[in-house]
Amino acid sequence: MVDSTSLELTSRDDAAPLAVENTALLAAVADPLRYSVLRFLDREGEQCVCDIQAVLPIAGNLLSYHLKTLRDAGLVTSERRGRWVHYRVADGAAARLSAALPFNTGSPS
Amino acid sequence: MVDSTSLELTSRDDAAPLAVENTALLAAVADPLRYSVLRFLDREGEQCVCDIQAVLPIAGNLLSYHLKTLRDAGLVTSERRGRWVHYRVADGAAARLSAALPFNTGSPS
DNA sequence: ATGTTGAATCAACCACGATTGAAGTATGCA
DNA sequence: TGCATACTTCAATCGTGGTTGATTCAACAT
Repeated sequence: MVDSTSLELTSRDDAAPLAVENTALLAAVADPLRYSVLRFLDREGEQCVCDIQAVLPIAGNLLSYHLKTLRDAGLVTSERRGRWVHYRVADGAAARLSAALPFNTGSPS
Repeated sequence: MVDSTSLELTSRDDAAPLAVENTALLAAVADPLRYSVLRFLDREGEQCVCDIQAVLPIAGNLLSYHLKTLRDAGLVTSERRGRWVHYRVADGAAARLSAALPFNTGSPS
């Protein structure tokens, strides 16, 4: 891997967050499993792990691993409620994601 | 890797392209090097490989490799002009990218 | 206490992508 | 023709992320 700190081509893009930060966020989404989980949570709203697991045919530990990845990326939040842990899409996740794209598709709204 | 074809959780999202296709596109961008190249091409317009290389401190063959993955993803196009090969952001790349996100940040425009 | 279920963690394994060095192609110039 | 530049491709290495199986933890029930 190339030295990540030297990847900001020119210095002119002041406000733009570092490429590494944006790519880290994008990498969290660039996995079919995590992508499906995000879409599921976005569509159905808050869900416990067991509900996700019921619809996603993978081992529990694997799902837990990917949920942690999404948590670490700040794309989902979790909350324990009794025996179950509920996950939901984090506030502003959509905005953060589209802001992380290398270029924007015209102004939103 | 889990069977990719079975990852479309429910059947209800008819129009939505497969998760694997979207994640493949996102994965092409989720690399600091390719991300920087895309931003550079977007900012400066069409550039030959040597110009990119002048600003990105990596080996030529490595840059060529990453440019190929961007080409394969359809995010850039290349054209040989004399001794030089020029790259530019492909038409509709921004739209395709933002459409590949797991959810949208409100309606664009 | 013991057991059971829901979920996270740990220690491996392995495949794939990023990186490297060398060779190969194409264009232009002497 | 021969050499140099611009770029690509090939083969091989290396590191990392995804996967797996087993263990651990937390909440509840009996």
